[in-house]
Amino acid sequence: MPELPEVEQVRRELAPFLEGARVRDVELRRANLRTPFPPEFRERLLGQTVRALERRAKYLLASLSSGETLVMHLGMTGEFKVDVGRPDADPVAPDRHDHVIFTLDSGTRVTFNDARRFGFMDLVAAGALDAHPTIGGLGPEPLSEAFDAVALAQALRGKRTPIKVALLDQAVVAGVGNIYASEALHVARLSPFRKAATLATPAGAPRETTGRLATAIRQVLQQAIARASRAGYRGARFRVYDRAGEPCLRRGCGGTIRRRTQAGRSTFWCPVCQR
DNA sequence: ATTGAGACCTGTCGGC
DNA sequence: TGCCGACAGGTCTCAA
Repeated sequence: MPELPEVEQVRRELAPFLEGARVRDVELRRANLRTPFPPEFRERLLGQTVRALERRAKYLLASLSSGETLVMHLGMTGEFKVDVGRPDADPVAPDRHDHVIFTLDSGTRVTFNDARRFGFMDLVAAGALDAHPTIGGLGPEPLSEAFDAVALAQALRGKRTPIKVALLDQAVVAGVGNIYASEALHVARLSPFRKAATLATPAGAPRETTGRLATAIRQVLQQAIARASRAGYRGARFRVYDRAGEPCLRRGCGGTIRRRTQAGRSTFWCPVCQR
């Protein structure tokens, strides 16, 4: 499911069940997701209390009483199901894509389901998060103070790739995915095919367009988070994503949304108002 | 050093 | 109905 807003929504839904809860059992229904589970994964989790459930980019981070961090990624299709087990209820037969089942002291069961298995879980030692191969290389969190026109210009400086492709690079901005990259560029009125480096001066300073894009990225992510708490991903409506052939929604534009493949991913844009 | 293509998986949908 | 290809919200690895 997930780009940053959807992962944030998962975090908010899961946090009340996990935070403060102690892990009574962990059932691994297979040996790997995208990568193998770390050694002694189950044993290292047993008896631990989840101090907090946080998010970094598209990663969920459960900090544990030992100081370790349980890192979880949902890939394309990962989701969590919560079963507040009632003693008299019949146990639910696991789905064939239920891969990890956490049982908490309360009896609540949290199940990780992931059809495509592009997700993963890892257990990281205290203080080693920044050295983690995936977490360590992440760029600024787009909804934090660290992300602004200056940071964006710096990251795009000299990049030859199209701006849409650059936005998918998690070292540039952490958490933007294929949908919100297209959405943000439409809000910013910038063509997805524009060379990334044109959004910075040769020295790496921001331009007017850089500020527009940084603002647009924050805006689409924030709106999606606000909407996700009510509608959910499926009901979400996008400005351009998956709207090829339909009219541009910008007032007075009159353009028609088009679709084209960039770096193997679908890009949607309005050729009239995005320059 | 960057950048693009392919790989990893399963499910769904449209066309014939 | 069945089969087949295209496509799906992500990221890693490998070769140019």
